[in-house]
Amino acid sequence: MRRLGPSTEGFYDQLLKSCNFLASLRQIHSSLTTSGLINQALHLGAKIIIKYTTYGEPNTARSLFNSIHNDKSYSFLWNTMIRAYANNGHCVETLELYSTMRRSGISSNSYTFPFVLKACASNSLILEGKVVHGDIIRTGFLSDSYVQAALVDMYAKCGQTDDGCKVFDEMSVRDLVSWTVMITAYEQAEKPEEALILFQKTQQEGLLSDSVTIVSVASAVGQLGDVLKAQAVHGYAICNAFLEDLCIQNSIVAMYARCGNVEKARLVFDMMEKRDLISWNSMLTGYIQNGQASEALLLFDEMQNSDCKPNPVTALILVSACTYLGSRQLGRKFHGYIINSNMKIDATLRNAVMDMYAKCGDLDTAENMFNDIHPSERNVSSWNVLIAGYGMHGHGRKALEFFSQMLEEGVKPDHITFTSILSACSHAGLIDEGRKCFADMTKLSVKPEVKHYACMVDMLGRAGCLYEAFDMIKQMPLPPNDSVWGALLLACRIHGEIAANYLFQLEPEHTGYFVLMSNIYAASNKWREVGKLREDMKNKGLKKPAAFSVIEYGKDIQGFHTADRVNPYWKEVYKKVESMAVEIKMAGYMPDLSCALHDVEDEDREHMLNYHSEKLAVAFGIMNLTPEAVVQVTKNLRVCNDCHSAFRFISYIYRRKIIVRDANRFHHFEGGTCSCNDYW
DNA sequence: ATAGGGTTAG
Repeated sequence: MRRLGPSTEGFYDQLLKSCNFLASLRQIHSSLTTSGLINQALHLGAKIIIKYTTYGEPNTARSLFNSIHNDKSYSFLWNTMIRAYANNGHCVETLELYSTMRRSGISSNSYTFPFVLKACASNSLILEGKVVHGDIIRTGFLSDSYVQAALVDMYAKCGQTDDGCKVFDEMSVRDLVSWTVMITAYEQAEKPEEALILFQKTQQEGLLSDSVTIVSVASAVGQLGDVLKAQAVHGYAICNAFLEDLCIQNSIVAMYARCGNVEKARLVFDMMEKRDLISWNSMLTGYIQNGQASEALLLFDEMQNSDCKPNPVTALILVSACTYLGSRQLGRKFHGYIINSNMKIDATLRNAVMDMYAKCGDLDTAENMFNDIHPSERNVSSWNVLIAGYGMHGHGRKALEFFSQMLEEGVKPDHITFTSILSACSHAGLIDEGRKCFADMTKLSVKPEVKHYACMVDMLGRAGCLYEAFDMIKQMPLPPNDSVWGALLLACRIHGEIAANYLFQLEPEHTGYFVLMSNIYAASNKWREVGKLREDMKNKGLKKPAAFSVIEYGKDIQGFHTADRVNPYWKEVYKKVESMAVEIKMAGYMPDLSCALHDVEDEDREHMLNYHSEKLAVAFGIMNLTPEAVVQVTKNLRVCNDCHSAFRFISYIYRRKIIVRDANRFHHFEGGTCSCNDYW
């Protein structure tokens, strides 16, 4: 075999560097093999292994590896193969190769561990990760900063932030990457304050951040929702000339949007010279998070004309928006779009479309879609969608049927399944069945969480089993939180005041409970208490989240907020609500003044009731839809008692089917009654 | 001797 000079190696090096296709890679590979160079210059072989793997040919890479790693004590090639696997998501193979490496007596080094840990991190393999941690200690590589950072990252990605923090604290020297790993860890663990404190420390230590750090920090600020901090991050990026970086621009767009400042997000978005999928998807999400669905739709049109084509994530964002808005018509349009575009529809997207149909009131289509999925392809979420969908409509029996069918088919229910089935039982008043499901949880090895107790309390409370509900709270093995007390408060107004005291200790900032509590006081005419609560709210700077209701009309959507004077049809709609109020009063409707939280005379308070967003939307529907059409409205908050009662009368007098989806469930009004039987 | 860690939309 002829020994080739270094100039030949350099030539191949160049060749590999500029090689962009699988075909040319194969050519280089075969030419190196025939010349025998591949056995002499292993770094060339290593580069080919990496390239094959990134081109989706891990098996070719592996056979090349198998044919050239003849020197048993040589860890370089092993590390290369492990790196190739780990960086391309072949987590099982990474760990398999690592264990072969150990069994063959090849010693690992500081280049081995970061990749093995990465494989553990990306699949949340905490047990394997801990074994590797042990190996690291035994082989004496714990002092290496790359290994340390990878360890912190592994623990964090496996959800064990505390263990990661322990490793971090014990590090003697921390470089920028270790700090960033820890900042990201806190951000991912939804502890944005901690993340920002760490970032402050990097600044105090005089460390210069790079773009990765900024992206993490921006994302932490987004979680925090603090516009001022967002501006500071934006400013920092400008001052340090980071704003050229596409990732940073994207993260700033998302950050502003999550802080509620979509206008600023759009400004940054518009100023970008290049946009990738993440840019468009971030902006779309931003509009939807801020309730600006129509802007999102305009942007989607623009996106289709851009050089960046929508991907499944885009579709997921749009479909979820329709779910949120309750717009079946738009949802159907996007579903059609998804089918016609050639995008890959994975289980997540398909389930999201099913969920859209179920939550927009078209259970038949949801169920048909479900039936079209091959039984082996149905995952827990597919079942959860149907169970939750039927539950929201008050069809508890049907939800239970799906639940038992799911068990028969051997699909293991998860915590969401039980939340859905328990709330289905609650809405349908199926207490015995609900108790049984709750008991089954432990048998099916799903540990009851606080939210499941909240469902139980809600169910028992509604059904009038107040003491059992209260006992349930007292006997919980977990500390009851605001939602548990809130469930008791919502369901049984009689025990409201007891629950309220606990509630305000636990969740002093939660606006919803203030509102609920003032309703309870108002219902028993305790106006002094109502006033005091409202004073409290004002002092704490709390505002009730703005109510809005949405109805489809023609090819468009009409949205109304409380006492709306922005909607173009408001004047006609006001007239209609007022005349309807007169008519249903003659039929026996009594305005429920406790639903109006205003310090005004009764007559005005009654007047105010007319302008609740859901009443405006329903009136709009009755005015504009054909008489036989169902008036379907989606409200972002819980439907109020007064509107609920009014809709019963309206459905009777005007002979209309009215469907209202509120934050909790569907209400089908027909002939003077509601499918929720007046408890919801 | 060759080689390496952290980030953004859902």
